[in-house]
Amino acid sequence: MEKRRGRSSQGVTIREVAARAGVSPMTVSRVINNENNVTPATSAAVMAAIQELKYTPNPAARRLAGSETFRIGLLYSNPSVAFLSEFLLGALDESSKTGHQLVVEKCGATAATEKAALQKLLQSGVDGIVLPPPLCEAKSILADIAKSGVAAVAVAAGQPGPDVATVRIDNYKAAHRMTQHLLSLGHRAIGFIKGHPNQTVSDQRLHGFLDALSEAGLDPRAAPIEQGYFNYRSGLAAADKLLALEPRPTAIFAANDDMAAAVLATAHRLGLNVPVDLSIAGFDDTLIAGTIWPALTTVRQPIAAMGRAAVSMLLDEMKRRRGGGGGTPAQQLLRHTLVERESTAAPSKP
Amino acid sequence: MEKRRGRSSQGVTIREVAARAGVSPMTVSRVINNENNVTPATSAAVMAAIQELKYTPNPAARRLAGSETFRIGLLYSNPSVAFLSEFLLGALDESSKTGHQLVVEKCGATAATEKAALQKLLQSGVDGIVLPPPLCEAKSILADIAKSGVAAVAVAAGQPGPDVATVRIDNYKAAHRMTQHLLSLGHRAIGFIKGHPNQTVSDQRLHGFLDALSEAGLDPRAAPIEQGYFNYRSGLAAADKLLALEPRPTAIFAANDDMAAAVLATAHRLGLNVPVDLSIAGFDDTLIAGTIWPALTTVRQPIAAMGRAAVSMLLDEMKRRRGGGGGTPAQQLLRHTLVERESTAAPSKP
DNA sequence: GCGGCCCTTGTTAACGCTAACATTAGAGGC
DNA sequence: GCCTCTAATGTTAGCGTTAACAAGGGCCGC
Repeated sequence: MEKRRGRSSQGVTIREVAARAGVSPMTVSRVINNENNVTPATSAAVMAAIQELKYTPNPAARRLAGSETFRIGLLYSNPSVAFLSEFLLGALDESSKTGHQLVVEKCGATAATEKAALQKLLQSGVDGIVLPPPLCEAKSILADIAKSGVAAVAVAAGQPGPDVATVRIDNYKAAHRMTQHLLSLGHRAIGFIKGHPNQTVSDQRLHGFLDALSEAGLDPRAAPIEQGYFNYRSGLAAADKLLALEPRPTAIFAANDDMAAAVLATAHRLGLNVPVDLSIAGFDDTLIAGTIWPALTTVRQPIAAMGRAAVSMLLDEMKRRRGGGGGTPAQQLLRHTLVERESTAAPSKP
Repeated sequence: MEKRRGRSSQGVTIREVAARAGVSPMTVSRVINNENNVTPATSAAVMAAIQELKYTPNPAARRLAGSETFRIGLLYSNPSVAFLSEFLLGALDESSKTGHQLVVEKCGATAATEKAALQKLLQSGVDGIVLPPPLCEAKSILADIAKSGVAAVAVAAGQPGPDVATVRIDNYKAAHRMTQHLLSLGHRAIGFIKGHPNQTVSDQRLHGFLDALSEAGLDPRAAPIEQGYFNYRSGLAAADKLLALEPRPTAIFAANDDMAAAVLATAHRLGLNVPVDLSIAGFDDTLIAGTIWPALTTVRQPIAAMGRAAVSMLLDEMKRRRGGGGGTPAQQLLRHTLVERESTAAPSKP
């Protein structure tokens, strides 16, 4: 048995193919890569050799030798941990699959630390940056990125700037759909808790809600609406106000799950039976939605898919820029799902 | 600005790390691969350089250079999502840092789907498996793994088998400490909600609680204890029973956060003021603990660190086995913390 | 018929990492 | 005090591929 000179027992290499075809390895490489400066005759000979030896190029070596290895930065502050991990899963999967490097950087909540973390990332030589929420809406971050000239993709942002690619769901449509769901159950008095005013999605969700009401022939100006800030505590306050109204709404749609959970807690405190006396709908399908009881009807974003899409789009975007950069960054809209659980039902007294 | 000599704009390379740490690239390589012939001081310096530069080994280069790249499977059914996400973060971090591949597989709740998912993972050629709870206690899974001969590490399991490595905290001590905390606030009538009987940690937490009572001179047999199953709903039922007692406990310690959140909801429903009328303590410090209001006093496991440790131990274990396999799998105990938030205080009428 | 040009093919040097071997420094025996 | 032995670190070379440049050869125009 012939012992290999090298360390590893790889399969057929490009050199063996080259030897067999009577050309240089480089020519084989050109054939493999469909470059056009090869004589048909040479090409045929190489092809034959490849067939005979059952040669397959070693992907690791290709990646290493090729220049197209990008370095992708992912900067996050403090989104929901659940969101982040699922997102990361998708992003890592995609980047490892395509053989690119993903560098994850965490930053604090203040504008200064955000800026610092971004600079650190930029200095470490990333070619593109993925921005999950809420950073995707931070103006100063987006401005710094635009200035630096690296590619960026904003995830789950509402209204992206013109310089960045985006992956998101259609928040308007999702809220619209959820409202339709409540309407179809027979609810007419539906309260709404708005999201944080500094995030664009808040507006989109609100408008989806309002438009669905209009379309159903209801007056959106009559709908009880309270301001919330995407956290549990603001949900408690908003729920207190909404549930004190006369007549009391038969359903409440909160712009995210944390606030919906707060509505549920408040309803229980008031002795209301959910969903019999009150239906509650959330948005995001975070952990809490399935934990509490009754479990929340909510809207689910395909988070892992968004992570994959973000990386994939960023790669495209970086290639586009490297290639001269005609056109504009891509926008991608992923499909959301309405998750119907136990917190919604037909109103008891229609 | 210095222009790179090479063709591509790769990220940080092993050479840069080596330069920064003042050693040769080979030494860095040894550190990354956890080889044992490196001085702790050198290793620490290299680690620091890795951290600072955010270095991740290039997997393509590794494969090409002939090192073995392990494939690690992570099989999860449905632990708390929050636990999983943070755990995943740590596991991903560690595996990407050491340049190994992490394959995550989800399975359903039935024994059959668990078995199927495990088989799928094994067939995809993983060299080792990480088992977060509750799978780490599933006998049939552990048996199948033992039969297949791949390495495994059980996370947060109570009593591990002899064939698997484990990472966990001292549940007994943590529950003991939390009980002491409640006692020191002046509580004497403390209710307890047990965890799922099929998980060893439930017992450990219960005993920590009981022993702390005894040591304080209280009769543990007099303590009001209800069975729970680690989910919100079982917490609701248990809380109903505990809060109907006469005299009512002034504090309730639930064996996990989900059940503690249910106690909080029930207390609110009954018009009790938390923490004035009732103190509530949880366990795990999952996302829900900080989300609800008042936020829960609870025990925090260093979950991300456990993820990192699990992967790192698994790598050691796989090398150990490949190297002939003398000795036994490692056991690692990580440190927990008592997180004091707003749900506990001194009882109002002592 | 000869210089310039393009078109094809070859050569060289990486890409980032690690196996195998080489070297150094320190410990310990006699 | 010298020599061996071992543990820690460094050096060299090459994994399989391709970018960048070099070289050869045919064709054209004048």
